[in-house]
This record gives sequence, structure tokens and C-alpha cells, in this order.
Amino acid sequence: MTGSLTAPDGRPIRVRMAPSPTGPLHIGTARTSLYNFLTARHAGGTYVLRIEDTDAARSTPEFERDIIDNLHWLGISWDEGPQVAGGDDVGEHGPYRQSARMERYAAEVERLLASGAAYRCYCSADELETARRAQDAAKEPPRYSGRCRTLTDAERAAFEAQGRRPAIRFAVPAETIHFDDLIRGEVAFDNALLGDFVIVRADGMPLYHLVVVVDDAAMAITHVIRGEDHLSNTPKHIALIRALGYPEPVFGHIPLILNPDRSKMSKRRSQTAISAYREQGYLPEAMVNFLAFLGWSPGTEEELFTLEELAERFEIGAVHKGGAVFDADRLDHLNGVYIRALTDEQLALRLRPFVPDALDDEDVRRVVPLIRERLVRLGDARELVAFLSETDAEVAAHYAADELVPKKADAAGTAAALSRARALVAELDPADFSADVLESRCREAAEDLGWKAGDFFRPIRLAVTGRAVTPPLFGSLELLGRDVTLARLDAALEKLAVAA
RNA sequence: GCCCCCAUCGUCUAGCGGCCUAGGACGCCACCCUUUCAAGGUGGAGAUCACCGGUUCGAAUCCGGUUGGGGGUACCA
Repeated sequence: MTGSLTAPDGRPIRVRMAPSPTGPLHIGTARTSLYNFLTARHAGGTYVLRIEDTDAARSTPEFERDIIDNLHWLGISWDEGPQVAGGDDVGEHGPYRQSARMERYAAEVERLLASGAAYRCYCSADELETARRAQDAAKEPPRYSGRCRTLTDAERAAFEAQGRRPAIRFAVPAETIHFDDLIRGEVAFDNALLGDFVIVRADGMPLYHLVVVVDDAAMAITHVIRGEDHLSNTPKHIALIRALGYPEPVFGHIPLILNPDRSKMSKRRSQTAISAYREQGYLPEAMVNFLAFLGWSPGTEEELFTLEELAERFEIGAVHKGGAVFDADRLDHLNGVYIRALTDEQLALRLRPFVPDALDDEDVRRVVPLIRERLVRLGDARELVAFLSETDAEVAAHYAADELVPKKADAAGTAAALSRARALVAELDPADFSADVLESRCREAAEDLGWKAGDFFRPIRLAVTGRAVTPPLFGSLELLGRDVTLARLDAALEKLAVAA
């Protein structure tokens, strides 16, 4: 299973990703896109993006935009496909939106109709439903009876006269279809078990099975790499391909990404929109690495790869057959690793959209060393740095007076300790207001007081940040500055006095 | 129901007939470091390789069956 893929005729491969803009970019679609992208890059082939928007009722420009944006965000780019920002499509096999390819589908359907490979079906939804129910009752597989397959011209005319609008069905040949799946090897399906499926709706809209086959041929796709949920559609597609006289592409079906209960990953049970991960501050490089390893491994113990390195190593034939549970803990860990690998400058830049506007770029740059090891997601920074932009009153509102008091102390003792801290800060030459000086002075004060350093630091931390869990205390004080530190210490003292 | 696919620690995986008394990572536990929380370090628990039969001198690795799980069965994609 090594060596680069080539098309059957020895030419470079052409693969494609064909998302349907009926929802935001889904994690599974993202991984399928990634695997296609990596396969293309690895083999020096062409990667095509096609938007499958034939379902007009559910497709929206917003979802298309979301898909394209987030694919770009992940670093996945295509050689041919629709352009964002209203530009023309790129590539010679366009248009790359199915909604713009209707004439072509219509022409191919005509060919199918003319050759007898497809036929008009006048059955109504009710009739179909009744038939399905009868089959179910008789414990037969529910499939179309083929009733309209052999209609005479007169019968057809009669239906037309009744005003019935026909759907078009593909007359599935009763044969066993074999194909050699890139990932699963030999697979065989008996198409005699299939009913004739609809390829054009009564309203004239062509359906998925038809358009996918027409477009893959029109776009000269050599390798169709898609989710396992399409495995059982493949014999239908092959039958259609043969009826249309197209060259047969190679198929590869990658395993599904699973919910923790091992069912197909769904919005119901998991967070599936890539945009949601992006908004929480997952790094695209972490996402890509995580997704790549969900169902594939380089066979070594290395586990951190860039997109380029993945393209070099990725082997579609080495992809697993079994589904993989989406492990959010692992993603979190990986994201932290990638965050910590960033330089302070890079991290500051990436953090910008996640921290309050009230902090200027210099503030962000200065707080980075304090929080970098504490971030699982970039979005975690918000809470971690909140004390820097909150007002003194907001900070004070985060805690109650009794929270200031350590277990082994009382309110009076705590007040004394905080006063000591306040005095120490007040006496400090502004030029000495640094983390190091603050720390050594506070340690001395704690010793004087006979307090354990940790016990002494805790109320200061709460007073100044409003929180029990914060970045390192003295670095935080330094960032806050002397005046704010003093004011917040005063506020805590006052709170204590009021409570007493 | 029918068709198809799959099966190594809780999870992601290494493994392609002897190197496996099954390796790594995440998570979990303990300890160390430590001003909180993290990060980091060290150690640990955790898989009779789903089960049963074969093939073989030898099987996690090959074959068959069973069980379990999943996907598909639309005038959705």
C-alpha cells in the first residue's frame, strides 16, 4: 500500500470534496476534505472543490460561506473550485456549483431516457407509501416495484392527462457489482436487491446519485474518497456510470467519526461545527493534526505533524477500516501543545480576538508569558485576563468578605495581613513595582506575620483579581500597576470591615 | 427485516506469522516541583489482542463461524 496513486491511465490523480451547504462545515466533512487534500498533495494530483447545492430548500449561501471559510482556516486549499468574494470559479471543469450545472444534468438524463436506462414514473407519494407499507407488512425489503418501468405510451399519456408530473427513475440492472475499495479491498453488492431509484424529482430537480456521477465524470475525478456512509451507494453509482458510459473512478471509503456511544458523530451528541471549535480557540494546526490521526497513523510514534509533513506521509491505503470515537480530551491536549509551541509574539497575535478590546496590544503581549501554560483553548484567556480590564468594583463583586479569610485565620488577622500588604505596596518606590521585588517583600512580610506564604498570598490574590485561580500573583500585580493594586486592596479591607 | 462494513488498554493507536510476558499517546491515580491553577518531571493501574474453531513447529497477525457494534435501506446528501 505504498507508492503514489495514479489514475488508471497513469495520469496524475484528481480527487474532490463535495460538501453540501445545508449546514456549517461538519467535523466529518472536514476530515474527509483533509484526507482528499492530503491524498492529492501526496500524489501530486489535483484537488477539486464542488458545492453540492441541488437541495435548494436546505442549501444557503451562508453555509457555503461557512464551509469555504473554515476549510481555508484549516489550511485546506483547492486547485479547482468556486471562489469566495464573488470571483470566477478556478479551473476548466466548472462551474463548480451544482446549481449552475442543471443543463448538463438534463442532457445526461435525456441520454438515459433515450437509451431506456431511465424511465418516467408517475406513482404518487401516497401510492409509494402504501406500497412500502405493504412490503413492510409482508417482511419484504422496501423498494420500488418497478411498476412504471413498462408503461405503454397510452398509459403514460393517461397519467399525463390526469396532470401527474413524473419523477425519473434509473432502471437498475440486476447484476452484482464488484469494486476494489482503496481502504476496504474487494467489495460486492447485489444490485438485484435494489429498487429503481429516483434520479430526477417530479419538480425537475436532479438528485444526488445522478449529479454526483455526472459531475465526477465531467470533472475527470479519478479517485472518489468519501465517508463510509456512502459505501452502499457506490453500486448505484457504478451502475449509473456504466449506463452513461463514463470511465469508472477508484473508490475509497473512510471510516466514520463517532460519538462517544459509537454512533455516527452527530450534532445531537457532539459539537460538530468546525466554526464552533474555531470560536473557542482551537488552533487549526491542532485540529488538522487531530483529525488526520483519527483513523490513520504514520506507523511511528511521532505525533506532531504540520500539514506539509502530513501530505508527505499520508497514505490513503493505510487508513483504518473501523470508525474512531472523537476524543475531546485528546484534542484539548493537542491544542495545548500547539499553543505552548507558539512564541510569545505569535501567541499574542492569535490571542487578540479572544481578549477584551480594553487591553491594548502591549497589554496582551505582556500577559502572554503569564497565561501561556494555562491555556487549553485561546478562548480560555478571556477569564484568565478578565481582572486586567475589569473595574475595581467588578473585581470586588466576584468575592465575598469571608472568602478572604484563610481557614486558620480570622477576619481581624486577615485584615491585619492585608493592611500589611497594602503598606508594603504603598511604601514601594514606583520604580520597584515589579514581580520580583513584590514577591520578595511579600515573602518577608509573611514570615514577619508568622503566616505561611501561600496563606498570605491567597487573600491578596482574591482582593486584586476577584478570583481564587489566576495567573501567577506577582506578575499579575505588576501588570495591574501600583495604583490599581492599592485600590483593590483598600476595597478588600473595606469589605472585611463592613462584614465585621 | 434485508444488504454492506468493522472488531488491540476507557479513548486514539503501534503491530502485517516468531523481536509481544502486546509498544506509544490521551485520560485516570500517586509522588516531585510549586503562591492558586496550570505546565513540567517520575512512577503506576489499565488489553487473557470480542468469542469459538481451524491452518501452522509457532497467530493479535492467515482462514471459517459466532457474537457485538456501525452504516445504508428517501422524489436528503
